[in-house]
Amino acid sequence: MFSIVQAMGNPNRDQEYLGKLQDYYADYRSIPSYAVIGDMLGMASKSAVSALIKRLTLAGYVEMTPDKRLAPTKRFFERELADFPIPAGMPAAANDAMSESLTIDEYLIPKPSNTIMVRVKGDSMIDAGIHDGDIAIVEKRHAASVGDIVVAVVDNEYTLKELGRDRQGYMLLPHNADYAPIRPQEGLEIFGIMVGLVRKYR
Amino acid sequence: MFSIVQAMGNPNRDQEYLGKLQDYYADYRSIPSYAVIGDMLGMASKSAVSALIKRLTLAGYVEMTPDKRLAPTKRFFERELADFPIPAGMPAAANDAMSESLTIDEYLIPKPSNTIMVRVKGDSMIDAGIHDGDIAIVEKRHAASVGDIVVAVVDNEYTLKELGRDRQGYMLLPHNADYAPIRPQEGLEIFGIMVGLVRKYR
DNA sequence: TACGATAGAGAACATTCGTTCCATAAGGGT
DNA sequence: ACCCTTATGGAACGAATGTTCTCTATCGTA
Repeated sequence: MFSIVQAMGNPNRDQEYLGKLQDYYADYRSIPSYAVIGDMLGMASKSAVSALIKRLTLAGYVEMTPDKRLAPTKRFFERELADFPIPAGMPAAANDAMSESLTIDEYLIPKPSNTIMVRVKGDSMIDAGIHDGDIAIVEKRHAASVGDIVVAVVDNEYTLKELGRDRQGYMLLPHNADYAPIRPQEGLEIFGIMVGLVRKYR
Repeated sequence: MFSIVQAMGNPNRDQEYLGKLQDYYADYRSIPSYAVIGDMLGMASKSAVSALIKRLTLAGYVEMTPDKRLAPTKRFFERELADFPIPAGMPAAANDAMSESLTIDEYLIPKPSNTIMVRVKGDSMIDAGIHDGDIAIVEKRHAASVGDIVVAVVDNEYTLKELGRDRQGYMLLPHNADYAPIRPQEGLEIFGIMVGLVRKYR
């Protein structure tokens, strides 16, 4: 077998180097020259950097563009997803058994072309863990099932609610005791269904 | 006055050039050399490219990294963000939500090498809108402030709680009436602080 | 402890980089 | 039609790039 980890000579060291490269790229959206990389990583020679880049290329973290410029690959942006409890050793150990790699975008947005993000306003869904200021990932479509959290058009306004139904027909259910269910007068237009949530702290 | 548009000599032309650069960057996550850019845009001389880059820099679409490497700015990605087909009435909210970021990863993870994702177990934080199965974005560090939601080590186990404090010292506050605050016996080890949350429906 | 593999230092090298200067073509505005 | 600004072509140049080679230090393993 030939795993990613094995492709990198000294996993720990290279993982650390990769981390610094990722941080730099996060700041500047560009990969610096070998000289600068060496400087950044504490290497005194470009040949060491050259070797490192070869290893990272083999491992699939970076690649050459058709113009022979160094560029990050998809894997460059992936993160480890660990389950509780976190193993004692920690620093993002590449343990395939209990962790998988993915980017958040990939995880939440399977169909980019008809997915939009909407900032949530108000507390009407707070009991569903959807807070004011959160970002809802919404997949646009006109059909929804009972129980889905949907973005619907009511009275020319967009609202985020759970789609409910009883003998009298469809309705929109807030998740907050202070709000009452909404029974649309003249039909209910579904704009899309909520497929994900993103919240940022601080 | 001095507007962005005025900063670009021939707006239409430069806009077209910018578009091609954006397309290239979308493909390879890297900006090619002046020679290649010229080739790509149908320019025969690098001096023309040099001038173009000066204009784009002035207009705020690209910039030089501290290492004098060309890199896209936030504004460089404007098009893709503005492209969201936002229906009338669906306020700029969608834009404003992440206006400064191209991807959710970028939005939530400023320090990739320091950040891990952990799947939340249990509902001890459910009143803070953190549910079982959600993914917590955790920035690793040992210092935290009261009020932060932290991943702490208690009895050799990792927990996610709010960091609290009273006269008797620090403690960990669940957000669920069924759970009691935790007062660590022998010191409190902070593993990291929660900086983001990601949830996927269905 | 000795061995083998490998990361890294250091220097030399051809290539490519982006800048700069000047000349020319193309528009836009009066 | 004129001028004046500006985009582009073309060539020359010094600086910086990444590769390659040899040599040394380090670390894991037998």
